[in-house]
Amino acid sequence: MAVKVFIADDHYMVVEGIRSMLLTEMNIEWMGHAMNAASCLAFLHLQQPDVLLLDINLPDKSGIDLCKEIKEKYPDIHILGLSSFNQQSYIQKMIQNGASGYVLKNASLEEIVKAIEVAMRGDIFLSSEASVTMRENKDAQIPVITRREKEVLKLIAEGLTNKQMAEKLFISTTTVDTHRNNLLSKFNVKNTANLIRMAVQFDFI
Amino acid sequence: MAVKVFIADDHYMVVEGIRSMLLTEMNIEWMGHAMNAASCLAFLHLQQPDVLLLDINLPDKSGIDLCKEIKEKYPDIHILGLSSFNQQSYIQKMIQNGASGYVLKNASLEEIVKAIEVAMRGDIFLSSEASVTMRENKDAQIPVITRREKEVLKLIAEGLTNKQMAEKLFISTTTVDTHRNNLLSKFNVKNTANLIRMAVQFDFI
DNA sequence: GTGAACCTCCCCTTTTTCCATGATTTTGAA
DNA sequence: TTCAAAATCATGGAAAAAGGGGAGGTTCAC
Repeated sequence: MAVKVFIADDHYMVVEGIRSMLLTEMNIEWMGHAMNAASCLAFLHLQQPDVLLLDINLPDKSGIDLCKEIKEKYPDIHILGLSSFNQQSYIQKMIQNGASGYVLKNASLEEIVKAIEVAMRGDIFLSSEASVTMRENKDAQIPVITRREKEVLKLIAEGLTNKQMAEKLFISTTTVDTHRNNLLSKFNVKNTANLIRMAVQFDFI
Repeated sequence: MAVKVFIADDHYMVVEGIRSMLLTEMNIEWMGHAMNAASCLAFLHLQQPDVLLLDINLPDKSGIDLCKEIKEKYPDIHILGLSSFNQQSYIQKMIQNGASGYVLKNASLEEIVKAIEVAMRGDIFLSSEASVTMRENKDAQIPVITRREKEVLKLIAEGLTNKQMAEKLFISTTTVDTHRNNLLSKFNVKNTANLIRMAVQFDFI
């Protein structure tokens, strides 16, 4: 029985590349592709693949959120994250949301086939570079920040001062200052410059 | 006479995707691919394609710098930038460095073929989304910063204070302050947070 | 309903950044 | 060689952030 594979990625070349690579694999059945989250969901409503290759950067929805959504509706589908960004934050989030693994877009045919096999067995596959990233950065955890802190963080990135933020959020400047200091300690950084750089890296902005 | 095409991209899927797409085009001759700048240059030393599809994010060198280098050595090669980041800064830099155009990685077969044709005629091709980006952001120019300013910018992003930077660069803190203020005015921003965000966006960090 | 986490607020001090202005030396391209 | 840009340094003052401590009210899950 061939493994049914579907892919959701808005990069046509990536779709073509994977399709072209998987053509040679006899025990893999290519079901097609979707260029955005909406049409992916529409397809899944009609039929379900065994393995779904899911881009983390779809135009209409974050692949990370979509992953969670799909796993809730169709727990039997094995999802493999697909991305060119070798970033620990993404990897962790995808796995947390039920993905069976994570493949980088410079993966070879062997890696993809391996990932599909591993996912089908119910195990988790991380492409070599991705697993290196996870090991390297195991101490650089993604901070857990609150809703308010996230708001403040975004305003800081926009260049607002504590005073301006206070006016915008209808709170006192000292409160903003507290949130700000909490952000610094949660991100384990020394100043704003550092904070913003990390925030961008962790995709908070 | 078929157009000879070569590609430099470390994303195997992209390479496969484009190869697969161009297979159907009879007047295009696929010369092969390189996964990094070094092997790309080595190939060009032996033979030259008519059109070179060049990723802007090669592992060993920025495609933007590589573009300049290649155009100096082989002015007859038409270079098409290739990227998944629809960012004006990249587009402008590639064109400035002699590229004949810029294709996004979600381009269709038609777009790529068109880009190759336009490039062969000596004109410039921008994929539809890329040209929209250029028009939208025409007022958000990429600042031209000096070598020293770039150094300071990176150290700011790493969280160093003026004093620490001064020690590291063997200059006085007032000089660092001058560079810093120049950066702020060149980026047209009000504070560090803003600066870092823009710098990340413009790929200075 | 209890506790932990969150949000809110305040005070104080020190450090750092931001801003304006002006000047000398070095460097690199025309 | 010459001229502009870049890099260097300085003074002084205003504004903001960083760092520390303490504290009351709310919310939400167990």
